[in-house]
Amino acid sequence: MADKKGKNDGKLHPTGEMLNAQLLAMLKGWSAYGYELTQRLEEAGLGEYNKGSIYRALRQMEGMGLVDSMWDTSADGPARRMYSLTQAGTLFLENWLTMLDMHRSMLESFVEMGRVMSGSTDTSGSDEETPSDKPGA
Amino acid sequence: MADKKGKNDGKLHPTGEMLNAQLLAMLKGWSAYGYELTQRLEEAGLGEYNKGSIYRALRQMEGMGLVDSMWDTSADGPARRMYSLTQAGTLFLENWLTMLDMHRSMLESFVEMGRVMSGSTDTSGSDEETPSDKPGA
DNA sequence: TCCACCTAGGTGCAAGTTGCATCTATGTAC
DNA sequence: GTACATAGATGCAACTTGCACCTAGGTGGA
Repeated sequence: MADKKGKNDGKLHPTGEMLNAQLLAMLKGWSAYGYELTQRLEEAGLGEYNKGSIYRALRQMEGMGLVDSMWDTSADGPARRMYSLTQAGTLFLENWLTMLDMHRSMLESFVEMGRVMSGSTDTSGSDEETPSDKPGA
Repeated sequence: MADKKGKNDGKLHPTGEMLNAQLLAMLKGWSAYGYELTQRLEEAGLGEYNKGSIYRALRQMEGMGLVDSMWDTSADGPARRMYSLTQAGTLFLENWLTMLDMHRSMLESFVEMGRVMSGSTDTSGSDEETPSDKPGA
């Protein structure tokens, strides 16, 4: 029984919201267009994102008000849809970073302490269950 | 214009792999069963995960070899499926933490770059037109 | 006895998301 | 006019998720 139909090949790939965060971060201070962002992600070693997802993420974030866009026809070649960060987008990014930190420290506290009793020390009389705990695996 | 067709209500919710990481972290050092994990997540302020997703995540991670399970009938009430971390699961957790760090520092470096170029005055005037085009690349 | 309720795990479905391939269109080089 | 690079977008199949609902063991009360 190794794997029946795991979605996962063992590789860790970032999730959709991570892509959103990356894109927003790349738009911090500059505007840029999708194709460019695609390439920069690849340069940054984040080639695991594919074009389709990136374009869709941008359009979706525009729908959410996190970025603005307008057509740029000033350059040669096909028109470019230039994106720029909105205030909502900036806020989103900040919240994302905060959330990442919380996630991380939560993981660390679980890992380090093994078990976390989040504030509420209400274990009281109902003892610890002490299921078949198996420390050390 | 909060959202027109956005999948998002403005709330940031963790993604599937974050749930996996949380579960693995909670299994570090002890075994536990799904119902228990559900409750502990809620206690830890992570009530955004739902029961169905948690049970499915556990089964899926079992398929991936990240956790082991066995039925525990020693307690009163319905049998419990006890999960414990495998070595692969431990490794996965470590990789996840590494990846989180990379993601975070990547975001910060992009944000930092943007701040440097835009002078950090966030005035966000209607015009102001986002500065330039290409950073280093 | 029957019923309500709690624990514990699980499933079906609709909706959403993603990767992949493919498509449009513009401009340049030959 | 053909090939190629840039630029953006979409159709489809596969997968994931939230929600509601279901099974099932056990306890306690009317």
